[in-house]
Amino acid sequence: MGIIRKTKSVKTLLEVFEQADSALSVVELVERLHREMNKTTVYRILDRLEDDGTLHSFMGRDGLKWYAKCRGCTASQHTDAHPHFQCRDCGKTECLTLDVSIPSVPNRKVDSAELLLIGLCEECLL
Amino acid sequence: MGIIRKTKSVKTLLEVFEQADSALSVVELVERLHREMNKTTVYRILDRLEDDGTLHSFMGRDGLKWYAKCRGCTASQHTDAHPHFQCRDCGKTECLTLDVSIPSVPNRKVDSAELLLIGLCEECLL
DNA sequence: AAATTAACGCAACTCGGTTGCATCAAGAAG
DNA sequence: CTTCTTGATGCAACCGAGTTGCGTTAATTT
Ligand SMILES: [Mn+2]
Ligand SMILES: [Mn+2]
Ligand SMILES: [Zn+2]
Ligand SMILES: [Zn+2]
Repeated sequence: MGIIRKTKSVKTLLEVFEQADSALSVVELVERLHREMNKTTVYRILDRLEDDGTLHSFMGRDGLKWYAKCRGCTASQHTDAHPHFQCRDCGKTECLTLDVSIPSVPNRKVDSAELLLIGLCEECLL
Repeated sequence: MGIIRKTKSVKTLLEVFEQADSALSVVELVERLHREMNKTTVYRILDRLEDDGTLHSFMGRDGLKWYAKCRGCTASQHTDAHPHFQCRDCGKTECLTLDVSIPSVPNRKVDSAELLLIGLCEECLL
């Protein structure tokens, strides 16, 4: 079930993602917003925003959950599949606009794919 | 640091992977072997076997850690990069022999990639 | 056989994430 | 604007995967 009431906390989180240029880990969000809302609230709102097709989530290499804005998804059409890039030095994690063809596997039905690229970001390369 | 002594526990784990046809989650290994060794020992041996290039690990969609045998890796050459398939119904997780080209990203250095395909396995399709 | 030390068992811990429940506040109804 | 309904929140307790410290055990060297 998605968002029904536009509470103060929901608005705050939407604004944070509006201004973010990269993906955000839940851990960072909880820390950054711990004066404005409870960590349980952060988890629950992210959950609902994902159901709505407003956000999408993925796992980083370390097992932490990350969220980022969807481009053109709805609750029924959650098809914004794209790779992500995680910097192994500073941790910065971004959505890539790269198109990746999802390979098919014999005798199996592939519904979705998660491609995480790991390396060094622009700044950490210098 | 890798394996130095071939203890009973190390031999047991190597045998389990020798006979496995799919990847194994740490959680399952700990449960399956809890009469033969402590969970800490399972974690530590898997760690060392990965350092050796005997095993490789990856994260499932749920954030659990999975291990599987490497084919032709060593401690210095850990280059067995391949996609994995996880069944969203039964959880079975396998290494795929599919070749996947790792895309390059402008202004970034990509070291490695993790591609996890999610769908229905052979048995769960029926 | 004795010495060395890598590896193990155990208990306590860390931390990301969840749950139950009482309370609050968004928004519909009047 | 006030009242009512109930979705959303705060809080505390909990869960579970993974880690750490340390005393003991056993694989390997001498
Ligand atoms: Mn993304
Ligand atoms: Mn594999
Ligand atoms: Zn970086
Ligand atoms: Zn299956």
